[in-house]
Amino acid sequence: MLAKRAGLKRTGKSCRLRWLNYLRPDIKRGNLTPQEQLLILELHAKWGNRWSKIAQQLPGRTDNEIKNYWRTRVQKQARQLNIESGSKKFLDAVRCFWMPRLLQKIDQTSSNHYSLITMDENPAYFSASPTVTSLSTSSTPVGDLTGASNQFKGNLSSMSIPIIPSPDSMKISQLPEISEHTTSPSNAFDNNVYNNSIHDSCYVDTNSYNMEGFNLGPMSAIETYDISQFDFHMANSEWVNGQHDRYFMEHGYNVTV
DNA sequence: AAGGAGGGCAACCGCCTTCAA
DNA sequence: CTTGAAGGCGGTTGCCCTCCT
Repeated sequence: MLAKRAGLKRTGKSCRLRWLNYLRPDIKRGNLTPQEQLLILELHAKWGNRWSKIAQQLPGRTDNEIKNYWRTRVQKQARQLNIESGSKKFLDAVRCFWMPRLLQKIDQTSSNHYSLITMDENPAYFSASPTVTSLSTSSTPVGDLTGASNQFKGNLSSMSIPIIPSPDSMKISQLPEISEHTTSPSNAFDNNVYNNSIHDSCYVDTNSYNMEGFNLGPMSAIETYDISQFDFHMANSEWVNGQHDRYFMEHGYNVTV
């Protein structure tokens, strides 16, 4: 009726879509925030391509927008790495690199200081493990990963999630460098090291956020891989701290301010 | 400055479901 | 119960803009 009466050269269905995806007053403009991106990654792991369902969890975002984000950003990165999206490698890349990266970005855009104590329940991509394994970016082993450390009582950057290759302990320096292959897709994920370690599983140590002597800088394990090619299109953050709290609380993190 | 390439995103397509007549 | 219109949703297309040469 609207299409007819307005004299639009559109079908009713087209009008409806135009309204839903663009004209609606509650539509949120601008790039997806790191928090939203993280949530999308997590929910996609849980629900797959259920864009409308995912969109329900992101107020002001449309299923179309989320779908476009996934196809143009996430899948693009997968292609550049010669990883089939949806494959186990792809999921590993998401949880081992992209999600921690996003967490770091969240930290950087957050004005509050947090200390992540434990994860009682892990986000969908993370598999919980009590395993504590050495991980190093240099020839210096990480060593003792237990005990409290003020190092992890700073801001969220200390929330670096120790991505731990398993089952065998190994130094991150043994892992293949991707940075040399930023222009041509890397097959680094296909080599034996990857297949034998990260590919199998990436553990998130649930007990290692307050570790004495854990001398890795935040995200250092991640930075060993040059993932600068992963463009997450960081937006001007509309992050408010209440949401920040809520997100981590809802996902099983204990957050103290 | 021009034009080609690639990316982002709104719009469209097609299939399935729902609902009212 | 049937049928057709409308809604819902995932996949795809094409336009427009930016960047690079």
